[in-house]
Amino acid sequence: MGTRSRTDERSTAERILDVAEQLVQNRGYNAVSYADVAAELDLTKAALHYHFAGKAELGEALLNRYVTRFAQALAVIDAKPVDATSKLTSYADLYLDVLQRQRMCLCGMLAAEFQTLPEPMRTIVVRFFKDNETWLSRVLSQGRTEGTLHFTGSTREAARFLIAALQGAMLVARPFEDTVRFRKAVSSLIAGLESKPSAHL
Amino acid sequence: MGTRSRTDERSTAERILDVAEQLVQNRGYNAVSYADVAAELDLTKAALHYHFAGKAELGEALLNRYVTRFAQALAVIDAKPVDATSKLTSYADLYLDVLQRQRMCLCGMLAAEFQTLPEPMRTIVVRFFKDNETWLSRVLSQGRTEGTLHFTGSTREAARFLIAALQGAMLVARPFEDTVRFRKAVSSLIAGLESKPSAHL
DNA sequence: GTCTATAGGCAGATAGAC
DNA sequence: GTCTATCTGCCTATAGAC
Repeated sequence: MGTRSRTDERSTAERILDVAEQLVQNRGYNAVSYADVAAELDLTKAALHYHFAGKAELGEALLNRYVTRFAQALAVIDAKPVDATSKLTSYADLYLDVLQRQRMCLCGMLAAEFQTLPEPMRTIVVRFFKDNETWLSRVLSQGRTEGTLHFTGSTREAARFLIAALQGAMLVARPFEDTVRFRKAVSSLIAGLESKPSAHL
Repeated sequence: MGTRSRTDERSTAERILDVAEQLVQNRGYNAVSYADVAAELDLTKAALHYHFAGKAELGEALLNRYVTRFAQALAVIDAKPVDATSKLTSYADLYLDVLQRQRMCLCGMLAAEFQTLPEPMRTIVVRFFKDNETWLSRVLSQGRTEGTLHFTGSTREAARFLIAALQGAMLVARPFEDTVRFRKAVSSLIAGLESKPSAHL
């Protein structure tokens, strides 16, 4: 545990973020201490304070990196000229990857703990959701134009619904240690967007 | 703060549970201390230990009461001879009530913190979701029989999807302090069950 | 049933040597 | 950059008086 391999050339700051990220996504921000992170890296708490002044700064750095990476992943999806449905599937796969590594979405986790977060962290969590909303809105709009996706209401409303459903599916899947639950929820979600809604009367 | 009113005849144990419940649903289990609860009731930490041996026992008592109350609320819904759609609406209203009191569903919150919970609490959280699944499955089954609800896949799968979507909608609504988001998510959910799915080709 | 007092531990954080 | 040592404060928990 924590023994640095010869080929591990990431900076200490990066390795601290890696460990902290894993721990926070798994246990929550309030259940992770400097001691936990330091132990996993065979460092002392003081060494952590050298790289990140305090827990709030560590949390902020953690969030910024996560949000940036997520945005990059979305850019990769955008780069492929595919239909809206396969973009949505790729999007859901991002969440599935997180879940399969025994983690909750960092921002989903922090949304639960939101009331206890320092203001700078709150701002970033909110921005994450807004950015996801915006990206999904564009994909949904594309789908409507293509005629591949069908939904009532605004694209933004549908985007919000997608985010909520995915976050909730992750949240509930974890206590059951059941990624199948999550996959089925994704299938239901996408199926619901592919079929034309028709009034029942 | 904490001054007991003349007409407040709940037992101290109940009042402790009330305060602890509010705090945990708002901040999370790991962010609530005996001191927080005691302060709000003008009691000492030692007095709390008299009623609940430790934090794990308090958490367990909290959960048991919550699960029992939720089951009672579902029984009330079942008592009315109404169609499945209005049962679902009443079900969603239970969550809306929680959200409007600045809270997350207790078990949704604890699902996020699941990895840090003592085993007895974990068991109850899982049971909560299973019980909800079972109850919703029956309502969905009723709706299918009535011809008022339409969905593909098993009732259990649809029930799981509903729970995930509602929990996720609460989770995300809170950072935005926006109950409208939640209401719209509920509308989308129920609308999706009322319309007949039809292939788009 | 509630209190004071206190134990023992871990939290986040800092000073200063190397 | 990392260490040892230490600080202060809060945590859960207990003993024993009232």
